[in-house]
Amino acid sequence: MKQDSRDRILQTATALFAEKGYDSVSLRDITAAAGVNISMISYYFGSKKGLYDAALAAQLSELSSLLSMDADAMDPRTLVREYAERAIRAHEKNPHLLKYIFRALLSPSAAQTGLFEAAVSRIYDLLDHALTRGVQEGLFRPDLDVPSAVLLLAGTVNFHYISTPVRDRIAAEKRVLPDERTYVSHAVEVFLRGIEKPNPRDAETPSPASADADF
Amino acid sequence: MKQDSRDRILQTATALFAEKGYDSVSLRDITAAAGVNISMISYYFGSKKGLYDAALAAQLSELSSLLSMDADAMDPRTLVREYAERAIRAHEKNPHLLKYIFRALLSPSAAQTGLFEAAVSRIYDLLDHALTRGVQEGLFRPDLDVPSAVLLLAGTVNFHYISTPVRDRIAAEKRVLPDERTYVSHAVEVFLRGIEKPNPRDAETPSPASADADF
DNA sequence: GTCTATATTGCGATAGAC
DNA sequence: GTCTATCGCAATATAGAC
Repeated sequence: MKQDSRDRILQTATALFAEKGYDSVSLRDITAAAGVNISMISYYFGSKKGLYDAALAAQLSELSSLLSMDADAMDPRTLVREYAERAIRAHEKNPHLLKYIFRALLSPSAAQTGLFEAAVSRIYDLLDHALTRGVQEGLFRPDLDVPSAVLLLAGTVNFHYISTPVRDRIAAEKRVLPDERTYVSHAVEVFLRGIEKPNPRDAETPSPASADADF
Repeated sequence: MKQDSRDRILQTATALFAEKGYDSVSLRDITAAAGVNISMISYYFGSKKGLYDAALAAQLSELSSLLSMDADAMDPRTLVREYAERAIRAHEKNPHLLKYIFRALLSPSAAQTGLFEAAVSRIYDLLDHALTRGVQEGLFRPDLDVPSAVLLLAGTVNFHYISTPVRDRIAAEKRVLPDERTYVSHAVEVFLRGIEKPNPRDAETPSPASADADF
């Protein structure tokens, strides 16, 4: 088996930390599930914290794929759709990623937030820049509040994934729930339609929705 | 001080559990911060789990105010705005509520999810019913996917709060961020505008956003 | 590389004095 | 109601045999 123990530990630990959180997982839990001896963690990763850092770093590297877009070369609406598509793929490729993100959001004092914040900050800049340019180009409402809209878009795309465990449990009594791609494509189009510049011909008959909008 | 110790314990524990999670808080942490003796937890709450259950139950009771709406008596758009307004008030009144909700979402195996799921389920029904009726009454797009839209609305309203800790930390380098009410009112109007029935006069000039929408 | 055995610490819980 | 003292246990970590 050579050093395939290291991979078994890292893979098992990544799943368990995502599922239960750092303090709710013991080294005995991990090594029992991975089928290796507990002293192998010290041997390969130094400590529990060292193991967690290795798992987190691997997760954060998955975020990079979201960032490698040339924002200035694309139509802002295309960039929004592309961001959503890449978020879907990132979550599909690694189902644990979002749990690490939300655990970092919930307990900001926890380990290794520096790397995490840098990645989040870059995504924020990317979307902020795209929406600002969309307003300047007359694609989006001139009174759009860009920081609010960036936040709305990020929440829109990611909330679905975080809510799946509970939704799956209450789904039995409800009608059938949408799958990931149905939801995200739907959500992005609602978002784009909601922020687009109103048709001039509608000027004399304002829509009910904008009656008390103040932005 | 009589039994004011009980209140001090409960209040301190509620904040610490929200901030760090159940397993990351020790009874010694709580009693040290509350300034009471550790044996008082056993005396008043029986066990750590008993203390957590007491804190969680108090949080969940805050959710009830979200539910006491007569959905059938209101315009669906009004209900959506009212839901958002009540969510804001619930979060303002108790800044720990959403952390308990998201911790339950992240670790569904954790304690006391039955009560939690019942509350979530009722909110889902409320919104699902309102949006369905809005479609039937011709207010919203006839091809609206209601389950997706319910999820989108819930994510829209709540994501803002969960992201505040990280946003506050990276806000220094960015432009100023929107406050709660600015964001939520903005987000709800984008949502309503995004799902409303298109003006018939736009039929021959479809909006760019709906070009590849398939719902 | 892997395992056993053990050192050390901090945990939840409670008996019993006051 | 409150405190001291302590029990039993599970946690992380590692020394050392193989």
